[in-house]
Amino acid sequence: MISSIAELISDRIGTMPAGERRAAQTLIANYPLTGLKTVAEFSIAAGVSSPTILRFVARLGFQNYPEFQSALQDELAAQLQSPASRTLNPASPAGGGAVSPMLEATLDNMRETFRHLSDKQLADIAARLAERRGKTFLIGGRFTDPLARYMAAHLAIIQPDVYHLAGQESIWRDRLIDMGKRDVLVIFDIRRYQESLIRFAEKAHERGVQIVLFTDQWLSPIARFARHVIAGRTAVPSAWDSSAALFVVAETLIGAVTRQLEAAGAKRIRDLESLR
Amino acid sequence: MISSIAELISDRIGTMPAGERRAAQTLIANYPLTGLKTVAEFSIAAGVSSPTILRFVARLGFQNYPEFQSALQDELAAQLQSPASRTLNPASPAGGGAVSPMLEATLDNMRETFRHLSDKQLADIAARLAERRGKTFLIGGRFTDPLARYMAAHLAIIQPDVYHLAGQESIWRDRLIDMGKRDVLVIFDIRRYQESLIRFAEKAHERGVQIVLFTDQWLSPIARFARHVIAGRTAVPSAWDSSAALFVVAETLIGAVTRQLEAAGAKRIRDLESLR
DNA sequence: GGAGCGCTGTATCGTATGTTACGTATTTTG
DNA sequence: CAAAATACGTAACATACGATACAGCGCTCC
Repeated sequence: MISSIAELISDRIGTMPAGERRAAQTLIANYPLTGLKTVAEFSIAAGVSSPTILRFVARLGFQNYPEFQSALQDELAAQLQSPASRTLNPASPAGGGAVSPMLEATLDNMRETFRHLSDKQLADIAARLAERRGKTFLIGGRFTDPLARYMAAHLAIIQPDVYHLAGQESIWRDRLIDMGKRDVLVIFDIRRYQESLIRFAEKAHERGVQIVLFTDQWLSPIARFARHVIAGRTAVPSAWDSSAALFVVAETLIGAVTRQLEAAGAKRIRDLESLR
Repeated sequence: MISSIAELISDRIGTMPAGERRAAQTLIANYPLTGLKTVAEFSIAAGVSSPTILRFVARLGFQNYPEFQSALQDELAAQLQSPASRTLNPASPAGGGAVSPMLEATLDNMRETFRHLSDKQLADIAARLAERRGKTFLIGGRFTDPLARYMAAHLAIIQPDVYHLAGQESIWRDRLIDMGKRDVLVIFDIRRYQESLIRFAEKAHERGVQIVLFTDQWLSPIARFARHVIAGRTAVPSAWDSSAALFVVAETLIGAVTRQLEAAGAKRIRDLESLR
């Protein structure tokens, strides 16, 4: 059974020609507001012509555009009057779709991850990353290296001397000679923990490098060498572990570091502002 | 300070004549829907004439009726996009650090992103990625390329011919000659949209490549060329946009593709199982 | 490679919509 | 109580909005 227009669209979007599909996508993207505007505005937003919009609503079963708008308004009225019913994706059939459980598990993971993570802990790590005594290196494992890249991409903008260690093991192993007590090494490592990373962490630790470890709740062996450990929940109903919680922690940290540097009035940040 | 139109009305309703006051009351009664209808409908609902409605909106300071409606729509857009403001969470320590708001916003972003995303849509994309007629290419922008890498790292394990396009523009631009109708190109692009990516997407589209686009709610121009568009929420209380919602969608897709291939009994998957 | 079909945009048309002018009703004030 | 001012609705108007016809184009299927 189809109750909302959004469902109706996603049900038939497959059978639509390209132009009408663009219309459908733009409408879904910020539903239902685009549909409440005029045909001309809708068509511009979707990058198609007016008749295409009209054919689109016709395909949905509406006699004319006003009727379509009325339906959207009625839906919106029902939604606004009972904000409690703003459940996520009522389209999902309780049994079939495996999306909701996945999302629910991910959200739970994040809440749980942050429940075990104090503000002070994050602030400390942020402070460590923000104080520019030495260099910052980032590295990750097979699946988590993208997280290291993501964090590096941001940090490298707001401060100098941020390096992502990429490529072959032999390459970043040689970078060890650049590292010392004043430096910070951010490592992402979840199961299955990688031998090469562990060895690398140990060597870095011996050189006095401060290690910040992102790992899962079972803690990578690297935790032995780490100054700070962030343990994220990774279990989801999937064949793969989820790094989403660690990703959010990383984003939070990026934000915290940025804020601390702003507060410190770093020149680089002010320069950055002017570029925005 | 007056922020919403509803406030504006209740502020001036005292100085209004009887007819306009009735208009104000009917609008407030089921705000803001009555204001989105036509003048005639509004007037009937309020039991007054059309000119009275127009005088009413004029008294609120609007030049004409469409301007008034635009203002209402903007307000509604802001309201729909940040359901966070609605759920005041007494559990979170109000005084504490800047962590909770960031997390709350991220969780909201995810819920909102998936609310606009049907199971069917995800299943369609997963099916497209799972059917092994052609090759799969992944690429991202400055900050989102790590997401492309993350997805590529997983997909490359469960199926052959998965390539992440990295490095200089000239390098992946030349890969276009390998792409054709049977291939899929997954692009991550959020504001500020990168010219190079747009050009690349256009070229790929011209070659008949099926494009799956991960973007933000304002839709990258690439949406024009995309077969499938995933619009994630990115707004968080930080100097940076958040890609966390897109990350979770990516993980969900990875899971869905894996499941489909398992269901299809792909040999590669069985081989993979034995390696675990 | 050619014929047919379907999709899309341009241009045009009729109409519903917002707007305005004006006359009547109602209230206010001296 | 009278006169003026204000408020309100009816009716006519112009704009812009949605609808439609038609032609060009690309795509698919013989």
